[in-house]
Amino acid sequence: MSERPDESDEVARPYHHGQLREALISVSLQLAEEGGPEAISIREAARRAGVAANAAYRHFEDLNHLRGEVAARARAQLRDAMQAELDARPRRRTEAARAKEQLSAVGRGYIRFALQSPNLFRSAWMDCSIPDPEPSAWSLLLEALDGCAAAGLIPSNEREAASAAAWSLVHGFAELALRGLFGPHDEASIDRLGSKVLALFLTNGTTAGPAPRRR
Amino acid sequence: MSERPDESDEVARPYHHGQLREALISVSLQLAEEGGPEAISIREAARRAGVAANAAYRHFEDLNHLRGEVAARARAQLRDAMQAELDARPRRRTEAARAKEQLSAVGRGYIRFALQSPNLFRSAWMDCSIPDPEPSAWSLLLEALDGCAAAGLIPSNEREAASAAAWSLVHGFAELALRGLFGPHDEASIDRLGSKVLALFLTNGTTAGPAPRRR
DNA sequence: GCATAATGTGGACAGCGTCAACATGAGGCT
DNA sequence: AGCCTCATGTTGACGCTGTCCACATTATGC
Repeated sequence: MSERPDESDEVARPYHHGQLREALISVSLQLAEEGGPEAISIREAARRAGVAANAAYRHFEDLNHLRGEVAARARAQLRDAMQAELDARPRRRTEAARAKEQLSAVGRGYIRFALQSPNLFRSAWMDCSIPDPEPSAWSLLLEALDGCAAAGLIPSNEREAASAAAWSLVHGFAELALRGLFGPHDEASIDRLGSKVLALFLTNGTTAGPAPRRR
Repeated sequence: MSERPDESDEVARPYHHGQLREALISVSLQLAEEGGPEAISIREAARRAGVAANAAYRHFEDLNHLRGEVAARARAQLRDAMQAELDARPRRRTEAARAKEQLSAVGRGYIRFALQSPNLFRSAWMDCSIPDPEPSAWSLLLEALDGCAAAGLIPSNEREAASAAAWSLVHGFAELALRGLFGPHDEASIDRLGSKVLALFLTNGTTAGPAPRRR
């Protein structure tokens, strides 16, 4: 009873938030992390940003546009995960081995991000066409494929198909794995399966020669 | 004003619908076809079935269970599309060629269904674990892979990875193509790209020998 | 310093999923 | 037959959502 609203311990928030757009996006990103893409809600985001629901409409045309922005952020995180895997990859001696390692790292990053942050990964593919912050996630993939092409691992006339295939493979694997469609697997064995799938693509899909004899 | 409710041209619907569960599912399937998975709604389904919204709760625990049922139907249609492609495939002479053709037909069916019925395809993967009516969509894929393994196209110790890869590839391709992530392509050129991707997997991913020389 | 645009607030509306209470009628038991 | 019971359908309500409108407040350009 001693405190009047204006001098309570709450910092007196100014009428104008100042960073509302950013705040809404980052709070919505949290919502997505916690509950998946459907958990993003204008009202809840505004609530968490400490602002009336309708304030959001000064910054986003509607819910879908907010979602689109969140999706772009999620894709940026995906790219970062891929880049991290790239940075951590072992260095190879031959150009061909380097190219393979690069492609493999990109794929690993993609799959691991999906498995470690399923909600973010699913959020990354919501519609609403907002351009990715460069470098985009799959510019990394395209670079890796360029490397393979340069190393002669992919016939250049197959480049489009090969990149579509590579991307499809990792994306499909990620989707199916996180829906549990590969059966009851613990995290580690899914990761192993992912590596096997990648290896299969890398040894067979990118070499024209006979498969290396195993063991 | 001449017609009292009971004798209007409407057939006097009995109080009990009799087939409500079925009706709700098939109406919801229509909703999914028209507007995608999110368009499924208990209230709208009940409305179209000519029944009060809450009647649905006598047949489905909640919205997700209805969605799950719809997803199962959608997957059944996916399977039918794959089977149709299987039935229409050209017959080959050698076992190996037959196995390849089988796998290819399965993949074609998968991808074509996704492209021709995007809303249904997306609806097929809603959560809620309701078992597929047999034969399930990917039992067809597994059969095809068994064929390849039997023909010696896949080392048997790679079978799990190979099936995961095959499924991932077609699924990922379908998803990405559907979202337009392969760039601005008309339907025909996407179909061509899909065939190329499949061919790439079939020639490189399932044969240990050198790639066949082209033309 | 003031007009004006940008930004935030409050109230309202319709639609949604879901719950509880009640109505109807089909089927089994005597 | 008649009754009882239970499955099924209805009505009304609640709280949530996205979104529109009118209004309040503050920052900005002249």
